[in-house]
Amino acid sequence: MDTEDGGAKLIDVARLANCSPATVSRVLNGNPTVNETVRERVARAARDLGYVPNGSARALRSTRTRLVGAIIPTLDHAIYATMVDGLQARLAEKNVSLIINTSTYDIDLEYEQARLLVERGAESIVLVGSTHRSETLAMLEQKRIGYVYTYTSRATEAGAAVGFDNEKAGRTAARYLLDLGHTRLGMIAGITQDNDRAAGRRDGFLNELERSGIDLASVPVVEGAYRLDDGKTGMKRVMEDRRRPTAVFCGSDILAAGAIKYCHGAGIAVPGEVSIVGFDNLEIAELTSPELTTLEVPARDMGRIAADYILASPSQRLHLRQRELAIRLVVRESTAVAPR
Amino acid sequence: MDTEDGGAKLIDVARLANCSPATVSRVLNGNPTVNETVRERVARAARDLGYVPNGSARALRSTRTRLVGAIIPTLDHAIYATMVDGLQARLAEKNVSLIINTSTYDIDLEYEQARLLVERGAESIVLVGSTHRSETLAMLEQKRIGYVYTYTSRATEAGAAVGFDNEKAGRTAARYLLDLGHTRLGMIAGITQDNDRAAGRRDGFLNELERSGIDLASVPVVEGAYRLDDGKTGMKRVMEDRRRPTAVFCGSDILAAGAIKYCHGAGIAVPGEVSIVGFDNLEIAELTSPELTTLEVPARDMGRIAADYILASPSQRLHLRQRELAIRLVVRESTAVAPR
DNA sequence: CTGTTAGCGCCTTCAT
DNA sequence: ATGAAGGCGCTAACAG
Repeated sequence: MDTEDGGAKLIDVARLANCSPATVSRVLNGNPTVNETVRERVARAARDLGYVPNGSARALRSTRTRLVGAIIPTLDHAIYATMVDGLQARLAEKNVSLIINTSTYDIDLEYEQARLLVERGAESIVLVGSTHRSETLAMLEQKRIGYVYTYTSRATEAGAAVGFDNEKAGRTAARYLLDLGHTRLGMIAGITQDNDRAAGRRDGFLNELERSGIDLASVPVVEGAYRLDDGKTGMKRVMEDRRRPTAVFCGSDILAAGAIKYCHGAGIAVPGEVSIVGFDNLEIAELTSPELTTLEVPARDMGRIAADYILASPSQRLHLRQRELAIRLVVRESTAVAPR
Repeated sequence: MDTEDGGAKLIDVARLANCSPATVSRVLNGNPTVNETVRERVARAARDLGYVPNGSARALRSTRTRLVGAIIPTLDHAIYATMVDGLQARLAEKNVSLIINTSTYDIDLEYEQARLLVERGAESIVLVGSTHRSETLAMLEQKRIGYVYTYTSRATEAGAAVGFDNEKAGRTAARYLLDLGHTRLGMIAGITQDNDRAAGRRDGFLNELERSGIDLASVPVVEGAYRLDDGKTGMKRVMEDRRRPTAVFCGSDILAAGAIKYCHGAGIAVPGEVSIVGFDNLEIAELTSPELTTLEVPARDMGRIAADYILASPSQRLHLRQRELAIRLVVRESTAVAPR
């Protein structure tokens, strides 16, 4: 008969265990003030009934959802997937679930998704970068929902940030190439529109060049989406500049890999004729020929540390509000001293 | 004064719009039986108050959560990340949220996570492969939660499947290499423990060889995790076999990329001395030198189609229960006819 | 240590 | 076309 649709509920467990619903609730929530024998009876009853708590009811009553949201540009880029992997793993250890949304780099879509996450009861939200619609932040702040920026170290008044300084990273790349004696440089940046990270890297790179007395008007800079093809066509354009550069900084390893591929096809020696520096240190950096010199981004760590922030108590959070992680230059084979 | 903690609720909207909560609810849910002017008044009031519905209350009352869960081995492998990307994108179009959990290829952990998802009210669950604990499936079936297998085409009685036939894929790889005249073959498979996909590919490969009269005792088969390093060491072991193969099938592009790298280091020509076939057709397949011949897996499509199944009505679902997608051999440069 | 009571915020009959 | 009332399943006081 009573096959039931959803299954047993708390009160059924209480009946079977011969106690009050309150006691069952206490056992379920690990409240230690319950007699050992009762606790066991309840646990047994719950098991026998295949009882699974109703999270919605629980959330409604307790105003704790144990739900966290993340809005990232895409999962199709290893740099974000890895970050999310770290985030999820750490949250899961504490029985916190992660809802993921992809914004495809669109901050309007991001707003819609943030709204949905708020509606779902997300207690914290992980965002990428520091460029967001003001409505998004206003909503989160109004609802008292904590948020964490990643891939940037610039926190806001209300939010936290765990990441790195993209501007500094760009300068590091420039410094490295300058020190190799390069004076004709170029860059294939990511799309900088609404993307503070791509813009930061580019600006840092150019600023450092300028500080070294290089005329920026002579530095070809193109933008491309993070795809192999855009790396190829980007490199083509950069290399066709009337002052062909001897060193090119790419806003991501994918772009750099595409750039190298273009050089292969065009018969341009890397690093003989042109040095190439990537960004991210993905697995692919070891697959190109020559292997790629690149800047390593601590993707997984960012996810983990963002999780730590989220899981921390309000008082602990203060210490964790702004975490700048180190960027490391990984020198491989795609860079060399300037020719001649 | 009343800064409120969470913010306005439905009844506040009702008061401001001068109508009953029931009417507000109707407007929110797109019930068409509401007068146009009232509808607008309500919408306006909601906007002015920054009202966001409480999903938990809604779910509790309506028993519809619009939440879907996915349990995948890891997001650190593009093949899964891309699938999830497709899944999420499609679900989001219909305002369905996706909770992601990673099982690290551990079916016990997978069970725990499935439990958590059930608790959260997931209405459907996406799983990878067809190897799962019976308790996991029993729980889902008991709770009447639909589930979809991916990366396999073998559906169960109660669940659906969208994917491909791994055994057939393995046979395809074997057939291709045999047709090139290879008679000494080897394989670097993924870890087959609790992994029907890795096992299926291996079995299909070996079965086809055996059918062609090849003595399986002479076919070196090693297993490795999906990492570059395991590809390298795997290839080393395979190539040190007393009957060094002239063709090696790898259970993933990552393994194949590692295998190629090993060959570079060991001075073994690819495909001159040994042909290498990968699996997945990731972006990296175009980055190796030589570029990788591989089998293309429709990762994004699987995600999208799984979403379509989930979003479909029960009656539509019948038609979608079992979807076998095609696997395509992508021939590049890492394979050639058998030497001599 | 355990039970009783009273909602959390919303949707859904049932009236009107 | 709209309103009134009840309760979804659980937990947080408060008693006892």
